[in-house]
Amino acid sequence: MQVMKEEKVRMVEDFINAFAEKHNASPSNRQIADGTGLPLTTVSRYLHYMRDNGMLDFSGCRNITTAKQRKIRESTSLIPLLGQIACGEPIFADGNVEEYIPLPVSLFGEGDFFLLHAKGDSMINAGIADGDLVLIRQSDTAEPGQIVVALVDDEATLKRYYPDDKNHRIRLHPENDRLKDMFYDNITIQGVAVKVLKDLS
Amino acid sequence: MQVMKEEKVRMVEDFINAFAEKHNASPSNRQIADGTGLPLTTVSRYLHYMRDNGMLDFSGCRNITTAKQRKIRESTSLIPLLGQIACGEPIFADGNVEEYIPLPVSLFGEGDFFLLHAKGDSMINAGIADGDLVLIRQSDTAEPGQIVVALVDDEATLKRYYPDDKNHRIRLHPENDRLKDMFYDNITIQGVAVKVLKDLS
DNA sequence: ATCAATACGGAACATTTTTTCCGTTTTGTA
DNA sequence: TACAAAACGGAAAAAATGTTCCGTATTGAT
Repeated sequence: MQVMKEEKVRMVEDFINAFAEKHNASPSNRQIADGTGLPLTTVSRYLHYMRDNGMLDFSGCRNITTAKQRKIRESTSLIPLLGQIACGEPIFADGNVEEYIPLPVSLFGEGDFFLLHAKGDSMINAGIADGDLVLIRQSDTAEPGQIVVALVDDEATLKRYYPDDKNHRIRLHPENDRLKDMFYDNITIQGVAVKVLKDLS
Repeated sequence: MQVMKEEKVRMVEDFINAFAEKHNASPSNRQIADGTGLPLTTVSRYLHYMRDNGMLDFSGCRNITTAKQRKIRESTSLIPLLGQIACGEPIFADGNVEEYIPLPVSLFGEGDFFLLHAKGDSMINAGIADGDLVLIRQSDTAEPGQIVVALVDDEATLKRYYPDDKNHRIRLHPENDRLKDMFYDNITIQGVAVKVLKDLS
C-alpha cells in the first residue's frame, strides 16, 4: 500500500529539517528523493504543493526554508559576548568580541544588546554574582536607579546609577553592604543591564 | 586602482555571512559576484583559495559554510522551552514545547536540557523569582541540596531536594521563609536546575 | 626598464539541479 | 463494475550552478 499524501508531506518536511540541522544547508531535490525513497518528480511536486500552502519557502536551487526554520530564525538574534572593555577603544572592536551568542528576541524585545561577564561581588544584592552573564541594552543614557555599564578609570564597571542633581555629580551605587558609593563628575554610560544569567550549582 | 587580495577575501566572506544571515542559505557564485562586483571567475577562484586555507567549507552548489557560521553552529544547541507540565504525559510531548531556544553549549556544557518559566515565589531566596526562566538538566536523580523539577500532585514544582534517610521520606524545601517544607513518600524527578535567567528591571 | 611569476576576466564548458511531459496507476463515486 | 478525477513516476528538457580555458593585465624583483 502506498503512503498517504499527508504522510509524504511530513516525510519531506522532516527530511529537510533533519538535513538542515545536520549540514546547515538545504538538501537538493535529489537528496530528498534518495533520503525519503520518494521519486524525484514526486519530491519536486510536493515542494511546490507545500510552498503553495505556506509550509515552506524556496526559490532557485538548494534554497528551502521550512516553517520551523523560519520561526527559529525570526525569533533569534546574535548577541556579542564582550571580554574586557578598555577605555577609548570602540566597544565592539573585533578583539573585544569573544563570541556571538544566539538569543531569542522573545526573551528581551528589540534593541542593540551585548553580554558581559560580571566581575567581583559589588552587585551581589541585586542578584549579580561574580562570573554571572549580564545582558546589556546599549544606551548612552539611563534612568535613575537602573544598573548601568559605565566606563571609569579605564575600566568597565557595573553599578546602580544615580545622577545627583544637588551636587551636579554622578553617584554609582554598588549593591554590596561592604562597599561605599562612588562619585564622579562625568562618566560614559555604555548600556543598561536588562537580564542576568545565574549559576544555581 | 584594484582592491588588494586580502580585501577581496574579506568582501567574499562578508557577503556570504550577510547573505546567510538574511536568507538563511548560501549564495550562489553568481550572487556573490553580483553582490560584490567581482567577476564570476574571480569568485570561484577565491572560494577555492579560501577553502584551501581553511576559511570556509563548500561542496556542490550553494553549500558554503564560513568559519563564523561553523563556530556559531558548533557552539549552539536548541533547547525546548516547556509550558505547563502535566503529570503522566511524556515531558517532551509536542504540546508541551512552546518554542526552541538556541543556547550556546559553552555556557552550560553537554547534556539534555530544557527550559521552564518559574511560577510563584517559592524559591525567591535561591534567586528564582516568578517568571524567571530556569534551565534544567534532564535527570531522574539528584544530589541532596540540589534544586529539582519534581512532579507532585499532577504539577511540576521547583524545590530544593533532601532525601530523608531516617523517615524514608523525601523533603522538598521551598526557599521562602513563609513556606514550610513538604514531605512525600516518593516523587518523580524530571531534572536538576542549572541556571536561571533573571529580569533586572 | 625587463622579465618572470602571479592575478585577472570574459566566454565556453561541464555538472548539477529543477521542471515539464505524458502515459500509467490509484482513488473516489455512482 | 464503470468512469472521471487526481496522483504517480520515468525520462528528457530546461534552467541554474560551478569550473576550465586562454589571452591579458598586474605585480615584484633585479
